[in-house]
Amino acid sequence: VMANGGDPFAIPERMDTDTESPKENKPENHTSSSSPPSPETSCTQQGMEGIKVYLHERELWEKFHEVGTEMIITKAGRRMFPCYKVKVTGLNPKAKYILLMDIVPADDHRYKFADNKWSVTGKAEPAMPGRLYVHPDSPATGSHWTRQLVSFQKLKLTNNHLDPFGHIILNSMHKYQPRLHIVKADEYNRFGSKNTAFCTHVFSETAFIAVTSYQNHKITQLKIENNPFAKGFRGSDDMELHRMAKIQGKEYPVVPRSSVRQRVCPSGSPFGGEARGLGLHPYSCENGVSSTTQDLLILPPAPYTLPQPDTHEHMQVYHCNKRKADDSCPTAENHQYRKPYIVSSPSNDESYYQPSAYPHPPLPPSVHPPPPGLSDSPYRSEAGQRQACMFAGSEPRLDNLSCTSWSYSCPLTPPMAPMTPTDPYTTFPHQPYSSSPRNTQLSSIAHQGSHPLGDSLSHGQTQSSRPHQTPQHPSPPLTEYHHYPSSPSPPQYHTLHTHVRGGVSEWSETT
DNA sequence: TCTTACACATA
DNA sequence: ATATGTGTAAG
Repeated sequence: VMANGGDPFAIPERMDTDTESPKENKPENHTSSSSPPSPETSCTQQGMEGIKVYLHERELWEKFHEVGTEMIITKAGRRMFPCYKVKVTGLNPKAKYILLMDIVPADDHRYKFADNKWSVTGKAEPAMPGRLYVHPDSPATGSHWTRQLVSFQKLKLTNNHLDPFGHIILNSMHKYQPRLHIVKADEYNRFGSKNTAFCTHVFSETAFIAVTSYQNHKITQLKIENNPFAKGFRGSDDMELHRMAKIQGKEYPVVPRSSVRQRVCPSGSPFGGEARGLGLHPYSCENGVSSTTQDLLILPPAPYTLPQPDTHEHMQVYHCNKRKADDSCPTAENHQYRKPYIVSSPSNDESYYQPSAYPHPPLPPSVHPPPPGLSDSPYRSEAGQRQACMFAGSEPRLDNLSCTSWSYSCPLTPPMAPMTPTDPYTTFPHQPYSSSPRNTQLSSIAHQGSHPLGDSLSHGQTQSSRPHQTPQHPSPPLTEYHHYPSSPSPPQYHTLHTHVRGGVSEWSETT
């Protein structure tokens, strides 16, 4: 079965497309604009409407997408390549925003790579609470974000469900869809309150299958040819010979690595459109306004389609401390060639690994009132290296919990649960860095997001602007999510409702 | 499948 | 120079 149509990768249709119409010009540099990309979007409410987001190096992403993008996940955390970078326009120069990403399941299948192609092999593992990666510059003014490319190069992916670093946790052989959320910060530089405005942008060409080691040699070659850090494996000529020489003992591949070995891939990109998830298409962006951030998050998180219940994932927020503006992702452009983290105890790392430590499920760490914070970020720099992170979460044991139970039971509850100051969840693990309040909140958001999906969805929806895509199913938006519409339309935006759901409000109130 | 040490690369 | 990101080969 190739994936085709249905699933996974199959995708023939390309959706990508979208059009966009940006009124403005796009910045081209960054993004390649050739296509239609952009999310145009519209976010309606609260000043989010004129926001546009362009995927940087979209052409490179498309090259990978055509073959079936794979991203390595390791215990220590691995960066994504291509690097996720965007050009943002339309923000209020003086307003503060928090930019963050999450990576949600694109569908609920498990894949295998055999016979030189990807195919569905079963049902996906229950989704874990998703973690959020808050851009290290957050919160920052619209002017800051629009001034230059916003790079998420430091974001790392891991397969360690007990990851203590705040990296985004994914399951191997599962397909995912990265999403960007632009959230308007409140006066305290936080978000999460009931009417926080935000918008979500999804570029379907950034969907990928998480792997522990590359499956498709074509992908390996693309990585080697385009990632500066893999330059050592580029084959051309000399290097190869030299290497060989050194190696001597072994014969190694006579064939230069560069030589292509693979054969194959059918023409279409493996990933198909369907995955596209939400209605958003490719670039779609959706925006919503949202109600609380929660909602936002929520939306996003929700992975697949599915039944909502599951969706419950919570999200955890990961905030990188460092702030620098670095952005450099190594993109190789041209080459062608070839706390909530909960950590319960911040102090010892080990604790991280023990979920047990965490009492309850995760919850709503954030919920609380957040401190102020983001803005201050003293810690940021320091923390430095580690990226600290947080998330909300319950992560720890989710696994154990059956999804079901968890989802149902938790859904709303968590958020609501009050946290004590000392509550582990609320606190950040490592202080130095993570501490910022915002994290907290975010996390909360995340949490909520997850479950609520259903609900929230229903209410709100985020979905794409394009009508047709909307999900039909009663199910919430999430659902949609994975069903990505294949239609090509451009971006979509959705608007969320702002509703504050009971739940939401509740948690928000915790404050 | 996943993990690890390693040579090579960037920054 | 140190620190860190890459895919490989071997476990």
